[in-house]
Amino acid sequence: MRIGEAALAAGCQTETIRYYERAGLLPKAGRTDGNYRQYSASDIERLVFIRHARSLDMTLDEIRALLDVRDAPENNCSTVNAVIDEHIDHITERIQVLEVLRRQLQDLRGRCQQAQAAKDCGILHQLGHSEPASAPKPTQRARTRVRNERTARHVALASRASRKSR
Amino acid sequence: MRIGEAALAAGCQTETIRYYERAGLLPKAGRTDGNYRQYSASDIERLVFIRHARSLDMTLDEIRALLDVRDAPENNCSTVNAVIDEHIDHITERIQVLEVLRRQLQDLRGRCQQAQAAKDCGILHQLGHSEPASAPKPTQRARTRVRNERTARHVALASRASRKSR
DNA sequence: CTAAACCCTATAGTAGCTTTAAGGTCAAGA
DNA sequence: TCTTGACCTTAAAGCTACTATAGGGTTTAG
Repeated sequence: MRIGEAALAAGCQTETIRYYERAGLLPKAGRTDGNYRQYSASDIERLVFIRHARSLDMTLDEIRALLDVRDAPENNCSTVNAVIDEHIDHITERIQVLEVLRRQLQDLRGRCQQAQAAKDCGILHQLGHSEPASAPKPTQRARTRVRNERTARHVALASRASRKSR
Repeated sequence: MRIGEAALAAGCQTETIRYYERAGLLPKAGRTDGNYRQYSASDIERLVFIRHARSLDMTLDEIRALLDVRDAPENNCSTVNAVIDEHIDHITERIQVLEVLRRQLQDLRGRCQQAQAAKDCGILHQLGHSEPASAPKPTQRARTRVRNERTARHVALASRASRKSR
C-alpha cells in the first residue's frame, strides 16, 4: 500500500502522514525500489488510531502517550485513563471560558443598537476604557488559554480560505 | 512613557507592544534621543482598546476593523456591530463543537474503568478501529476548527510551562 | 513513447505572540 | 569615575499541527 491509499484509508492527506513520520508517531516507512513509502495493514491501523485520537482533539503528545501504552500490551493502561480524564477537563474548562466570553460579548453588543456615528457608538466607547462590559477581568490563566485558542480560529479561517481557493 | 510602563498599563509584555507596532495596529512610536519608544496618553488608550478586544478573543483583523471605525469618528459604526455579531456566532459554534467532543470523550472514558493490561483496555481498542465511541464523524469543517483550536492548547501549555521556568 | 497520476525532499507559511541572542542607554551607588 | 543593573534596542527563531509550494523522480495506461 502506498502513501496515497493510506491517506485515503485514514482520511487525511499524504503530507500529514509524512509529517507523522517525521514527528515520530509512525515508524520510518519501508521503501519500494522506486523509493516510495510502503504501508502494511498494521501501519494503517496505527495511523487510523492516531487519526481517531486527533478527531477527539488530542494533542500529538497525548497520542504519543497512548501509543506508548498500546505498544506494550502487557503493561498497565492507567496512563490512558489519565490522559483521557485530563483531556476532558481541558475541554470542560474551555467551554466555561467561552461561555463567559459569549456573555460578555452579548452585553457589549447591547450597547449599540443601530448604525450611528462612530464617536457615539457604545461598543467603541466600552472597549476604550475601564473593563469591557460588566466582565470580571479574566484570570491570567484563562486569558492565556483564550488568547491562544483564538489563534486557532485564524488557522481555521486560513485553512478554510485556502480550501476555497483550491 | 516608555514601553515598560505602557506594558504595565495595558497588562501585556513589552514585546507584545512591539509586535502590534510591526503588525500595524499601533503607529510607529516616537523615539527619545536614546532611541527608546515614547508613548502618549492616547497611544495608551489605543493599546488598552486593543487589549480589551483581545481579551474578548477577537482576532487582530477584527480589531483592525474596529480601529478603522474608531479612527473616523464621523463615519457610520455599523461595521462594529457586524464584527461583534459574527464573533458571537463563532464562539457559539465552537462551544457546540466542544460539547459534542466532551460527550464523545466521556463515552470513550466509560470503556475502561480500572487499570488493566493495555491489550484489554477498552479505550485503546475503541481508538483502534471503526469510529471512536458512538460519535458521528465530525464534519470536515468542524474537524478543522477543532483540530486547530487544539493547537491553541499546546501554545497555552507551552506558555504556562515557560512561565514556570522564569 | 509520452502524458498523467503518483511519489519524493526541502522549505516556507499559518496566528499571535514568546524566547533568545547580542547588544545599546541611563541613573544610582562605591 | 566607573560600574552595576535595570531598562531599552533589533533580528531571528520557536511554538502546534499541519498545508502549500517548488522542483524534481517513478510508474503505468494508452
